[in-house]
Amino acid sequence: MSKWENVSMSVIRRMPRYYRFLTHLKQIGTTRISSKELSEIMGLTASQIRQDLNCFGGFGQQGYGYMVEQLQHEIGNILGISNAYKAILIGAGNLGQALALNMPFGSLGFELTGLFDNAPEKIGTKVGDLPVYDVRKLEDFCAREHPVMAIFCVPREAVETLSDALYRQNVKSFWNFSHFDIAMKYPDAVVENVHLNDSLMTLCYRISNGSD
Amino acid sequence: MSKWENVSMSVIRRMPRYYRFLTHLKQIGTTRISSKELSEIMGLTASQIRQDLNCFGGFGQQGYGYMVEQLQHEIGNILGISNAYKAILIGAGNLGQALALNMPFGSLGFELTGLFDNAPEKIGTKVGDLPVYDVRKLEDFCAREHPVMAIFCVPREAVETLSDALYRQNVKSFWNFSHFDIAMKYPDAVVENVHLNDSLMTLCYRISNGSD
DNA sequence: TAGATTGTTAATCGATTAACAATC
DNA sequence: TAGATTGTTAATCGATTAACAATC
Repeated sequence: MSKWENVSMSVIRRMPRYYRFLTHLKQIGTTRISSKELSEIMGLTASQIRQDLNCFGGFGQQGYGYMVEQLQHEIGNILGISNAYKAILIGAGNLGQALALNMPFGSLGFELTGLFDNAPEKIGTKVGDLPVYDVRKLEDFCAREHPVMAIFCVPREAVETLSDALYRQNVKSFWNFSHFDIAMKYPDAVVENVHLNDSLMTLCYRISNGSD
Repeated sequence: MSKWENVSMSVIRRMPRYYRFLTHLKQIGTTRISSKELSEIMGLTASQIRQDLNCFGGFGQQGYGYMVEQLQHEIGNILGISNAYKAILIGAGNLGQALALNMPFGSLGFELTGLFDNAPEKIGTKVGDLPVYDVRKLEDFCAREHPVMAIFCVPREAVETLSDALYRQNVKSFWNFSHFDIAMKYPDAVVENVHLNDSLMTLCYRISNGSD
């Protein structure tokens, strides 16, 4: 299934940033760019940019550089953003609603197909055009709709039971905003953690101790 | 000002995770733990844990291990969570409100002291107990209250002007949820980016190409 | 052709892991 | 004292940077 093997996480995590900068360059009308120029804009070395891109193929032209639009397109393909992986979101609180309403899932390779919560006053309401379902109907929904990815915006205590149920239903990718470390439980799951508390603590450390 | 020099970013970013696991261990009543045991719970090597901790001091006891509560406390100190750095949040949309209402700023080294927005219908309303101020009063507020950190929950286009103004007012730490790369503009600023789109794209890549 | 810039190999640097002496 | 586990030095591994031949 894997088109590219042995690409390190460090490289993968830089790809969306390339995509972002190239999208912006395209918007402001830049058509061509060298690794040197891009490196100055992004704060990387030209060498690293060429190494990163050549993990996936040769997208440039010697003596000339890279075509912005083409490269942006290629990186979009690499990331797989034209997929529409069915995703569900669990926990329609403030954060869950913010994500459901603001994330451009369609441009990021996903399609949000269901919201779930356990609070009676939320069940049946709508967030954008998606209804909030009773979390007790989660397994039924999965059996019927076969989502691929689940977003966790629930308290730590709720995650273990929920992720067990989802894993049984073959949902093995998680975008995890909770404090529970899902990855430790399911070795074959794909887990992307967004630990906002950790991020803020890191910032606190850096303020306290100077940036460098 | 810096208590510890030459601690690498890789180590710093692991500290909040140690803090999180130790807090949980404490809650479930574990009083003592060896680097070996902790490594199994966290999915690291015992060696790495000992190396990481010894960047900041010797918190263990040979032949015995680490006292959970004491170590948790020490890491809290290292991270500086007993500070109350004044923070402001700009952009009181869904995401901004979610952060203002849900983040336990007080336990993470910060105190949220002001919210700002440019939408007339939001100005004057309250989010939790904090009023939303007119973003045009941002500089006045900074001159008076001297916040240290700013949280950006606004569109890319708005960030550059705002961060310039804040930088002039000596706000040089940013928790950045926007797509604008603040760090490139102010070399001496402390910037912690939370690029949710990038995170989701990375997840998409990993689903498309297998986790490993 | 000459100049520029890629793709790729080789060198360096930093981070992780292993090993072990110190010591509780 | 014997056993266990740390703190720390040394070895390994991987990621970044530098160099340069290929080539547009």
